[in-house]
Amino acid sequence: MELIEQTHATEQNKRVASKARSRQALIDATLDIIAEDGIAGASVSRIVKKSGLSRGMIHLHFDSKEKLLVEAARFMAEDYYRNLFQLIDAAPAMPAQRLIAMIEADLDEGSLNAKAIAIWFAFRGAARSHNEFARYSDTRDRRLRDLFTTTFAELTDLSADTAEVVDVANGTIALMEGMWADF
Amino acid sequence: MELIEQTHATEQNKRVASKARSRQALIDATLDIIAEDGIAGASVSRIVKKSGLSRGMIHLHFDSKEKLLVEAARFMAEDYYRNLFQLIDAAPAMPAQRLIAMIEADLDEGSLNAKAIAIWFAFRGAARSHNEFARYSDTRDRRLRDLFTTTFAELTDLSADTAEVVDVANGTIALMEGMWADF
DNA sequence: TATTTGAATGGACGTTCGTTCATTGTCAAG
DNA sequence: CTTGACAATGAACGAACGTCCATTCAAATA
Repeated sequence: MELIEQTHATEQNKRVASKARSRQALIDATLDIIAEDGIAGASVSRIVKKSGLSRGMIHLHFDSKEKLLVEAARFMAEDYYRNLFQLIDAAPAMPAQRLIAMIEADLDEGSLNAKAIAIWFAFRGAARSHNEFARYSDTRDRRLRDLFTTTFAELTDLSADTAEVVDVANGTIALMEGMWADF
Repeated sequence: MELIEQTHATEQNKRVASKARSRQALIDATLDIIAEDGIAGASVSRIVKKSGLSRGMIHLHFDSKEKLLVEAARFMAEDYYRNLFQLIDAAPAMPAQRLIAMIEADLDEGSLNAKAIAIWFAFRGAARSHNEFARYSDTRDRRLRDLFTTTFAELTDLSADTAEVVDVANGTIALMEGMWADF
């Protein structure tokens, strides 16, 4: 009985896995196109051509092209955090070294590469009109800001809402943002 | 004779002035739309509607919509410099004060306001695909970098290609870029 | 005043867009 | 082997896009 159920589950998962695979193929194709030609280049025709899937798939998986773009932005943000926090977690607990690890993580090859930046900037540029994109662009800033503020507070034995702590955190983030932009 | 020629010239200028006015109206309308809805929102229909002109005007003045966008980007960049260098030129010649004036100028209300930033980011996001835009976005960085490097060199009595001078200039610019992005 | 010039108009064109949906293909279940 | 469920297809659609150009109209010239 248990074996049968497990078999059924496994076989059912073939369908699920297949669906998930084609869903991810659309997201990957979308991000590839955005990286090389911006959001304007990410038309339905081009996405389905690049993904090797058929025209109807975007609406089967995402309802609309716009929602696909939002999911692509979300995936991008999650991917960034996965890499960032993996590196930070591996860092020592001591504030000073931790701070260095955080900065290095943000500027790490896994996050800061030409493709990722092209995509980030494409979404940022479009964020003014589509608030959904802004959520995932801004998220990076907000969570990073909290992390820096906390670490600076630890480092200086001051409260996290001290003006000096907030200023230093903001300054450091601004410096990192600028390095991203300049890259 | 001279009077007649002058009269002719004045009357000819009515045409020229009119043409220049409608040309600028298209650029203004384009920038307004980009500021509120991004480059994707800047369709021919919307631009001509906002400018109060007719459909054919974009091609009369700019040949194509794309060239209008390039001209709009150029106008934006020139406007930024006009404000920036006006403030810098008014600053004292001494390197230290001059440096402060430069930073203040870049963060001045005339340059750093919500509309200007929305437009800059919109163009930057699209720059990956359209190299023409990149020229005017990058120009800001390059000229500013030269200015900072020179001033830091003066300040420290070092050569402008000293590693320390270049690093400090880059760091300062990165900080300012980040403040723009965070705004 | 009559003629010429060119700025300005706006309807029409072909293309591409995002979306829809009747149909097909493919497995698990009975 | 048949059936039911559902992933996947791709032709067709109306809307919106950028472009084009025959036409209008006002200003400059003779």
